[in-house]
Amino acid sequence: MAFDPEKAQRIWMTVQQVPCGKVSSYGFIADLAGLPGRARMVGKVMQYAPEAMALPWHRILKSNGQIAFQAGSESARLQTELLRLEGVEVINNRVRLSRYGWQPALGELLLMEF
DNA sequence: ACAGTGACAAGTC
DNA sequence: AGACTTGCCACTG
Repeated sequence: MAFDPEKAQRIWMTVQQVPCGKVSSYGFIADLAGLPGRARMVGKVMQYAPEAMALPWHRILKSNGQIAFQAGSESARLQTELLRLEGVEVINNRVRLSRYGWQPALGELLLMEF
């Protein structure tokens, strides 16, 4: 693996925190993982995520709520389906962050501190 | 070393 | 609501 395994670990762990029925963004995950401004790295690292980890990758969207994959692609179609199964409305390839965006409580943030 | 690309983001117009 | 620009950083040729 070419990437830094420690950073990847933090990113994956952070993604795991996103609860079912809620969504988050690449930039936000990067921030929580202690990598502000590195949204692109989040997407890169997600590609290498082990299948066994069962990462909720479908809960991660662009900062504007849109699905990151090319509209109409197989991945995008699967992502919208997974989201709808969790009760998240996906209209025209995007989600209303004002409604489904994940707002982690202070306690949750402190909990992942180690 | 260097330029192009990408599961991104924020600012400007 | 677009389109364009800059800032990011890892990866690839």
